[in-house]
Amino acid sequence: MSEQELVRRDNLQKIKDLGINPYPPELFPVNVTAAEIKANYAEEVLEDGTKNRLNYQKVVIAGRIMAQREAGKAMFMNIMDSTGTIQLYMKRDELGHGDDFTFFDVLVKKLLDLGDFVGIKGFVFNTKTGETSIHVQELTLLAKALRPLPIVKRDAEGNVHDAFTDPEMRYRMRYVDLIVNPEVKQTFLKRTKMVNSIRNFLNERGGLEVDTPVLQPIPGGAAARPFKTHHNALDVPFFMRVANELYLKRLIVGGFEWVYEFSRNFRNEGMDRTHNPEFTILEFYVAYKDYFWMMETTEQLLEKAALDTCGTTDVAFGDKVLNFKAPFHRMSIYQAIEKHSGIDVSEMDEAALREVCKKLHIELDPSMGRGKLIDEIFGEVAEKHFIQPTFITDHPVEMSPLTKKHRSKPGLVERFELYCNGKEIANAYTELNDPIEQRERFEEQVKLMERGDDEAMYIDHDFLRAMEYGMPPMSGIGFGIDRLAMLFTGQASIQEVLFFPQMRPEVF
RNA sequence: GAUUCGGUAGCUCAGGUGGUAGAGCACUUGACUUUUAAUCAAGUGGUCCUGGGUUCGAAUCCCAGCCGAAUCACCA
Repeated sequence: MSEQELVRRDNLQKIKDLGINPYPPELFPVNVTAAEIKANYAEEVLEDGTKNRLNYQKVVIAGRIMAQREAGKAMFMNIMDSTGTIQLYMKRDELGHGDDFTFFDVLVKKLLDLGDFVGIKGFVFNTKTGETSIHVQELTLLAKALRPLPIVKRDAEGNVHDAFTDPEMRYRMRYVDLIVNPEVKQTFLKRTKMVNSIRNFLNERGGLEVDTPVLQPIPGGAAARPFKTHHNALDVPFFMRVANELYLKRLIVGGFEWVYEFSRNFRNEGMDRTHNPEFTILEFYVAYKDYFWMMETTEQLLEKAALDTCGTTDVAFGDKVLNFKAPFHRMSIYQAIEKHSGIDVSEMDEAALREVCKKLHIELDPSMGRGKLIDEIFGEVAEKHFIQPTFITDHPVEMSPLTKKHRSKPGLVERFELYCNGKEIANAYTELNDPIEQRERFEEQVKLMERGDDEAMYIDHDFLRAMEYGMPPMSGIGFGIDRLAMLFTGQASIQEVLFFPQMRPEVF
């Protein structure tokens, strides 16, 4: 244990020896927050010129001690509650009992440490230097801290000194990160604002929020490697879901016309600054709609989310400005490839596509079919160029086994992906609802699997049965919520928008 | 998974061509009854990530490992 931890444990014992409970059970009747005081406090000046502090004569507030400044028989502290920090001012005479100054001299000055929680009763005033502060009349220790916090200081110019910046420590000890780095808290508040905005949008338009299984016997709905687990009582394997698509569609079969779910998905793949093993996709499915309708709805949803979250449709990201004002650009995947490479792949067969890939130095493996090859070419030459929100539409049928064939363009499906800042943030279809064709598409996936594609989809027989009972036409979409949160909060790393990003377990 | 960079006090970091471990803040003791990166004075605090090797001697050089970050690959 470090010297500072030993000191704190010693202080804890001394507090107990004074007959003070360092972890009292009673509720503390807080009646105001730091932000409210700062926003609303004013010293009222009467007509005769004297000051009369009417506001905040009896404040009760609680928070964590973030700074202490002793000044002889007086003392200043900064405490922080969920809304921010506020300064405390206390005098020895006023916290003592007659001539016994033990409380101030021993408890307040010696035994309280940075990080302790205290409850305060007092009145608000402005110091000589103009800082709105609380003149403390009563102080209650609410919880003792036994570890020293990292000390982050900000000077008058707003420069940060000794910031707590080590990403490993920040992610492993997010609680400390949130305490000492206020901007981190803002990022997460913004994320929740965004999610609330989207949820409100969907609810207002008749969407029904539902929950579907995370543990699935067949991991369907996306091309991805699943986590595998085991149920003891049933003695069967289960997979953590990679997507919830097939379950939401079952609910549309069941008669709901608009269902949505913020789905925590799990994919057993690489991790980097845009991938976490568990992440959130919002999926929703709407009966009787097609992907054109879905494009318009997506534009409206994102425009509102940007306004609610950032206060503007021009969202700053690094040195770029992303414009979420509807409508967004639209371009087919073939046009996108041709625009950025000059190559027209629309009529090419698999062999010709392989030649193109070779020229572009794209790694190939034998399991790749025509659709996958086009996807690779798009990823190589075009994807990174779509900074402003852009719908990329009409993908080849081979890479979209759950999507309806295009109404007029042979070999293509009615699908779009939304790209923004060079990254995919949404993926939507006019959904396939022909059970016979769906069975054939699944069988093509099985062939891909036999060819070595370990991400190809399994046949979900119950899903096919559901479709055979009659599935209305519909359109569906999935939004990468973490990536959207990154865009709206200006973060380049997914770890900055997840409270607890996955890391190798710490060894104690 | 590959490559590169990093790991030194509670925090942020310096140092290092092999020879007693450094700073600021924090912490301890003292002064100061409106301070605010408070100030002033004096102190405490280290498995220099771990394990091997080379050497009279390793925090420093070499090898292996652990953990993280960045880039790349796969993926959303």
